[in-house]
Amino acid sequence: MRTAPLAAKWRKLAEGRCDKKGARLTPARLAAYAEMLACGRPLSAYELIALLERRQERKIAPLTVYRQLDFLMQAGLVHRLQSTQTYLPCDHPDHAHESQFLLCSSCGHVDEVESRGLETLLSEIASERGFRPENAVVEVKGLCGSCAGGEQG
Amino acid sequence: MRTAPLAAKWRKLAEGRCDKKGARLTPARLAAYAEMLACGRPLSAYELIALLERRQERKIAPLTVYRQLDFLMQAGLVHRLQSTQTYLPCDHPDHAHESQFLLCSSCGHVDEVESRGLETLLSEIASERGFRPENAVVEVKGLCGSCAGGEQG
DNA sequence: TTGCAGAATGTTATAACATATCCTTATTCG
DNA sequence: CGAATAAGGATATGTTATAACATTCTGCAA
Repeated sequence: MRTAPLAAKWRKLAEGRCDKKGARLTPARLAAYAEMLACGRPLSAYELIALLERRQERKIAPLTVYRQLDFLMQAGLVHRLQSTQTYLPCDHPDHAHESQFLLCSSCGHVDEVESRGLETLLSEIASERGFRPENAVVEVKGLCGSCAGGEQG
Repeated sequence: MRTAPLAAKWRKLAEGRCDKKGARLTPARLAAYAEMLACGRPLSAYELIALLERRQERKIAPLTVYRQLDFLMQAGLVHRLQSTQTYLPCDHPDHAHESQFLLCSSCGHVDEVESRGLETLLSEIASERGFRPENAVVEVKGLCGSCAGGEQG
């Protein structure tokens, strides 16, 4: 299967993750992952379909790609941005984690951050209210350093 | 226009908010707001359409309701939950604010909270990275007190 | 090597969420 | 009143996601 170039680092990572869970990293799944990494920005599912179709020179149904995305998210290799309905490869995939995201509304760049402090605070806020958190969506929209650079706000 | 019952408190609030901005709180907009308050849980746009159609005994186009939702969000009377693509009336609408949400995955209840501490921490995290935040989506999924009650986790 | 079981993928259709365009109606204000 | 503008409606379409069911692939065991 025709696949976007994929650095050995990422391939190893993906294989490791899947092996550990007994999950099958098939060529199609790897192709989707490679395409997302090659792109370098968050993609909508349908953008990803278009890229894969172009590369593989055939039609791909939405459901196929949604299943691949689900698989990759389960494996911890991909995140979904709730506020933009897009998907992007995980930036710190060497360990399981919750992430928070800084989304630049100007250039579209996304910075994935991981703040234990924030997670702790969220837990505290939740438990004060008797709420038992399972997972947290934290997505901050704004201007990244480059785009804000030089301006006064 | 046939409208869901609307406590004077909420009507006053909505009128006050709109007057202050020179925005027009039309009957249709008020009807949408009243319906959301009467419902007591987050609604998808299409659920809201169905409720309004039932009450008003006529067809309402999606765009109509999306415009009303946009208006109500501008006015600070309604929030959108990004992780479920639903809308709910603001719970502390007496002042402008950012909110965070605790969404119960069992009963669907949503608790709107407002933590200055969290906002501060988010700002710090952002500025450490040269990021200038504009707004933040914080939505925690889990079990509310009632649903978690008695269980051990 | 054949047959089987289960996982993965493909096909077709449709549900759910959201916006575009263009036109009509209502409100405001001179 | 009448023009300007805001709001609402009709129709169509775009975008995101899932359902239902058939087919193919993989690993395994007789």
